[in-house]
Amino acid sequence: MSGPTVHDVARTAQVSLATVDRVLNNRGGVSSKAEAKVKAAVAQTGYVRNMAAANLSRRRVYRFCFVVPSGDTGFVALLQAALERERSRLVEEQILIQIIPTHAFDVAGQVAALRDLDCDAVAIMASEAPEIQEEVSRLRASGVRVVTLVADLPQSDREAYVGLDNVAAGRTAAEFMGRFLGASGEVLMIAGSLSSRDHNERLMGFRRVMQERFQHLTLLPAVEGNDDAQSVERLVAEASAARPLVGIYAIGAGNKGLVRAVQKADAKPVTIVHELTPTSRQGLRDGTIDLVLDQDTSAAVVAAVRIMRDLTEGREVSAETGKIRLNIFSRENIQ
Amino acid sequence: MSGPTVHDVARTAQVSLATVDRVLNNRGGVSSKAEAKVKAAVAQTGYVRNMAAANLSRRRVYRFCFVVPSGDTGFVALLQAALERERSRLVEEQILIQIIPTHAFDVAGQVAALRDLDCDAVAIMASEAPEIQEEVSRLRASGVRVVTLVADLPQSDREAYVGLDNVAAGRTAAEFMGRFLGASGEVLMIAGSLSSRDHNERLMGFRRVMQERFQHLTLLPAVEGNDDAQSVERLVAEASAARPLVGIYAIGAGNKGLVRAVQKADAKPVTIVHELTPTSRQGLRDGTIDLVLDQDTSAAVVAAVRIMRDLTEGREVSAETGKIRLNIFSRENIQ
DNA sequence: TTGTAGGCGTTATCAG
DNA sequence: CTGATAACGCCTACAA
Repeated sequence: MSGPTVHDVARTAQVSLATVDRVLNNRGGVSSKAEAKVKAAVAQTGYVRNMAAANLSRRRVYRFCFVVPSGDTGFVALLQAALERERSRLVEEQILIQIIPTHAFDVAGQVAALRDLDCDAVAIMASEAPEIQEEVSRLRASGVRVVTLVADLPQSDREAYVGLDNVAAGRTAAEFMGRFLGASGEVLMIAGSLSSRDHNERLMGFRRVMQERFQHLTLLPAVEGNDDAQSVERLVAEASAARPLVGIYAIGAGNKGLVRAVQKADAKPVTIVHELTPTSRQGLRDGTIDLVLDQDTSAAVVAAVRIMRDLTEGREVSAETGKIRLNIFSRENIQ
Repeated sequence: MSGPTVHDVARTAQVSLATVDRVLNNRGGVSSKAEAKVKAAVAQTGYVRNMAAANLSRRRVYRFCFVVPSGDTGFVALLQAALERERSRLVEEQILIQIIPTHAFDVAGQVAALRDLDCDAVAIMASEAPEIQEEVSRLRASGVRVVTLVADLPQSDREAYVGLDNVAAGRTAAEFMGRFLGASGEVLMIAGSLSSRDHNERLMGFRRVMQERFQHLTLLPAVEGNDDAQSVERLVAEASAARPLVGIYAIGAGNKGLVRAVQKADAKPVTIVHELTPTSRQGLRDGTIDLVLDQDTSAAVVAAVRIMRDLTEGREVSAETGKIRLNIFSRENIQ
């Protein structure tokens, strides 16, 4: 009914359970003759390991940490919520996740959080600073598997990245901006931080497509909103006071301020933002925001857990698994 | 280390393992006094069932069927591929999936496929015919959990639907069509079958938004391409011969024909199609197709399996779980 | 290098 | 109604 077991393999290979186990988990200390017999038996019977039983017997409990910025609004709040949602389901599969909140741009705090970590694997969303990269190396050296989440650290020793292709996200934003805007005019780009890698990649993608395909639009120099609603509002107000804006691409957080500013502007610019939060969702509904590019936080959490499990199991992890789809929301498909 | 077990619960409740089990799985035959004691002990210890051990002990193997149209091109091919991809991983979790291919519009064949099914749950993608709905009822009556996949059968006894909100998909297509097209003109809608529910819902959503928001565009009567490349090519050729088309919304399969016809047309219409296949991907690249609305087949398979498992476990299933995101692909974000 | 025996947490069987 | 006790498939001492 439920397939061949180690017993079946042992019997057809004419060896003991222990020998089968040693071969299966290549622990060595097995004569090549016995090994061959076992392998043949595995092939012959079509044996596949029952992970549930294996984990049960070795009392395996996966301990995964998520080191992510805290905050009760915007994207990070969605991420926290997704983590909490998955938690109960994961407990049943013997996966314990611990969430370690940090502050968004506080490198020292993030390093500290990574310092005393006690787990099998960790998913981290942190700044791209040398101190952090060192910490990643240290973790790896001490046997912890590391994946980056949302913001990659490609220079580091991390083993996988779970998140968007941010260049593609920026390119996509540009494409829709260009196609929505027939006439010429000036477009404002607001990043959260110009030194953050993901924001930079989005900017780069956006700029490139604008140059390649939509030269009737003029890009203003990118400004830095610090993921803060007040700053964003001020920046938009200043920019639109100086000249009429036909488009705004907002890359980071602070969309509350953006919405306020756009509502006050004389002519409504085409507005594209990132992350489907209550604010951006409302913006879509009332027409302030035209498009929301979203990375599904639930999908990100699920993918991260899956990869961390595969890594701790010693399985191959394809880069494909970590790719989070870019969700595009408009007024007509808000979920 | 790995939390309290039934033993702990039994000890603190001062009853035997068997009694704890009876309460936990509410099998009845337990005095209310004992039941109360057990429940108190569960609460006190914070016990959570170890699913791995439970499944091991009862030698649980989940047997799920997928009854889906076969075909080696287009969407159904992607679906098959996704199923095959998931299979090996699922085997490790004691989930055996069997794929039962049918023919797209062959109701009798679909009924036959549903007839002799031997599994715990089934995901079906089939026509919306009374015979099929009856078969669903019969399956449910015989204890098989049923979910619909991609094409819903809302009138039936199915317990969940995994797939797109097709009305929203149509609305989204209309929104982008409208925004991409500044000038007025005529728009052609091609469905696979006008009697298929999902296609109809997409049409409905598309029509409605066009009326509500983009009255400068004129909708031609919807035509039926039978998910066949040749028919689609002919239909598009005929329509654009009669008048200049500014837009095409293709709802079903047969995109190869669509691409050929559009490439021959004098003026390139804004073209929006469904499902990211090799053909539509190529169409995006070479500019023949402007937008592809895609439902992620991998996500659909994963969601379907998750729901089938929850159903057979007797867990609550929220309608949320089955909602597949609408992925929007453009030239700049093909993956 | 190989094998045996016991246990992981849960469920099922069979007496009391 | 209740409680021992033996599986389930795998892993891990420990012994040979």
